Amino acid sequence: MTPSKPMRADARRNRARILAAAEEVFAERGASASTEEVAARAGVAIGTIFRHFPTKRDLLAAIMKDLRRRLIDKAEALVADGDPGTAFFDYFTFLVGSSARVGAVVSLLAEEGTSIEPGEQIMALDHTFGTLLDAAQEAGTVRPDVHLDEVMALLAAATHGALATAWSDDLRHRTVTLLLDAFRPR
Amino acid sequence: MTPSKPMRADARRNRARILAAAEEVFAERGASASTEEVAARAGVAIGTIFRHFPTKRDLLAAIMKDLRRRLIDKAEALVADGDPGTAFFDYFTFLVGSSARVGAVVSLLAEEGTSIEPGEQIMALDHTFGTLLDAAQEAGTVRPDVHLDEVMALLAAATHGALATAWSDDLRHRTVTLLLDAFRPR
Amino acid sequence: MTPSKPMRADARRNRARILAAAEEVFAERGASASTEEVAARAGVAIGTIFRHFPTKRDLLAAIMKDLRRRLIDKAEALVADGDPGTAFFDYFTFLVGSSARVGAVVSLLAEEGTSIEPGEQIMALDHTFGTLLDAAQEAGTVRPDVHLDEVMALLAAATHGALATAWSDDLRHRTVTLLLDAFRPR
Amino acid sequence: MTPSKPMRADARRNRARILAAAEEVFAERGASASTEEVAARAGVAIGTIFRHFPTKRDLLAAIMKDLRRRLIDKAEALVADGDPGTAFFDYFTFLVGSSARVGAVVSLLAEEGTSIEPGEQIMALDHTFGTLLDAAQEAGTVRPDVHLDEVMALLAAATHGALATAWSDDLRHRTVTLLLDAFRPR
DNA sequence: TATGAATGAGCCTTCATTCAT
DNA sequence: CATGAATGAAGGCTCATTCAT
Repeated sequence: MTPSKPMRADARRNRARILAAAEEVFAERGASASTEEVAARAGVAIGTIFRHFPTKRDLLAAIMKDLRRRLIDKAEALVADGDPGTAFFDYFTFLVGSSARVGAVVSLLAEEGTSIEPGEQIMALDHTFGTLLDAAQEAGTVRPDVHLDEVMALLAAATHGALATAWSDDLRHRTVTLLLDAFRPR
Repeated sequence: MTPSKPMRADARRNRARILAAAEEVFAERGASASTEEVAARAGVAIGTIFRHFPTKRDLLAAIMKDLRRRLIDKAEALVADGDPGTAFFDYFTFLVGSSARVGAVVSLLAEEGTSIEPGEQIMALDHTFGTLLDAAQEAGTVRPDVHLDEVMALLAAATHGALATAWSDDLRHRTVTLLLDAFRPR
Repeated sequence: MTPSKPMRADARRNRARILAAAEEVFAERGASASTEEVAARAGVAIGTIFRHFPTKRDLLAAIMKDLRRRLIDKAEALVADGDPGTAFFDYFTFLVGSSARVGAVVSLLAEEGTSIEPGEQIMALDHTFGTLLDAAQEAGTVRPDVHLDEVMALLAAATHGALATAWSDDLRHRTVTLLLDAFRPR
Repeated sequence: MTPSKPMRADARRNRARILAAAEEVFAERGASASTEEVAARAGVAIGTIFRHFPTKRDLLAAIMKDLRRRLIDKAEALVADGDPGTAFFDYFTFLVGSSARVGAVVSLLAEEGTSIEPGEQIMALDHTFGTLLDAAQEAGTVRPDVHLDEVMALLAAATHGALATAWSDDLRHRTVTLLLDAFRPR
């Protein structure tokens, strides 16, 4: 199951450029942006995109995978060197702040009957988040009766909300702060 | 300011059928569903849709207006005969429960550079919600430091979230209950 | 073969209004103007137009017939009380000046494979014009070797040209004056 | 200012086929002929036409440009090796003879509020024609009081007329001969 | 492999014409 | 007869996807 060929250097470079361009374009223009525009931004021909990603959906999925990777990396960093009592809150806040990127991609996939569950990329953070939640509950900064699925649900909500209604930095800060109070012990 | 001509009975009937069909179709398939599909579901020819709504956008906007009307009616009912201390919470819960409808429409309009602000139909509830919030704060069931814009932001968030990630009834109930705790005095 | 019914007064009135509106609309907007617009201008419903003229082509044809009638009337007036030596020139000049109306209608019919020969309405003036030409040649103001078909051809040409290229009054005057020199004895 | 990429052989071939097909189709059916029909005649898919000419208008404009080029080439040939005294008359005659092509295209563009002036492609011949006119007036074969704008106006007229009313070869010959007399010194 | 031209299904919209009111 | 809503066949154009170069 190892890849048959190690992929030529220029091919790998193209793949990366396409992914970067696609993330930008879709974040700016929404999922309905044309593949041609992605090609232009990436500086490759359209055929090259379809060689790497046989379908537009595949391209979208790849973006999400990429994004997820980065978000999880960030979480791991927080787990590694943060205070267990606040890492949970910090990560939640960080994610909502990243929503411009996250959300755009999410909503793309939400369009049309997509098999990739909208929000999946966030859901895949479950495990990561579970760790942070456990630690925070242990530290007593989060109510013990809060379940992970509720946390994820509120995360998805805040993420979508922030994107769709374009919260200002100030509003986002106040709203998330308020929302996080729901998790705090009373 | 009353319309000069009262609209023929069959026309009014068709308009309603189209609106209903469109709400369904767009909720199921997203805003990119074709007008043709709406026509099929409504049992009319495509031309009939364009006679009533000259543009796809117009159709979408009409759905939103309709929806808003219904949501506001509900709020007014709550205001009229509900307990001021709980009406706020009830309405919030009710709205999130309606999100399948609400959210679908919202996200449609969010696509493409639409002049109808995404979430606008919810935002238009501001006034209605402001009344409920004031009453609840007066009654002491909502923290006095909560602002209306934060409430609306969280409403939009929960609405979008519930839609995009297809919360189960149970999850929605638990999540909203938790979220509403953020509003309660500590 | 007399019409079975004498047509109600209001029906006749409507027919006239439609004809007038159609002439205006088509002159302004070209033949591709919609029947609906004609209806609006005439202040009737679209069904009424199709009752009087079962086809758009029929409406167009009716306009032409109307126009032809008026143009011929004018010629007859010139024949009756004009100088035989100049009536020919006057009429030619008059017709080109009317081209905004004439031409618009002509070009409508020219579009699509129309069975009504483009220019037909002008061609129908043949007889009328023949009379004027004969008189002028008799009077010695027009070369004897000029044939009627050439006159009609140049008339159609000037008419179309004036319309299609929107000659200014000044240019039209100079051009027609020059053109008419072709007819004069050398 | 040379195009950065020389255009692939097959693309150039298709472009030419489309142009040829379009000229035919529009000449036969008028400007309202469908792009699909052009595609069929050219033996390409509809998308190919829109790749080369993003808009129907663009296609029309391209035809005109093409045509103009050919007409001007012809003029230059006449200027180069013709008698200055007759080149003017020859060219005028030639153009009217080409009117089936010329005129069809002209009238297409005349439809709808087009920014490409109807007759523009002929008007663009101004300069070319100006040279011929000057030479002829110098040679004494054309009246000195004739202005270029009048010449162009009559050219447009004859062109349109010949097209719209389908002059026979004989009629065209006699009519143009007669018309050209208007330019001759008396 | 990359390129970019070609394909063609599908979308929104218009409009002549029909028909229930 | 008049009205105006409904119909549905086109038409222009877009864009994911394929394939010759």
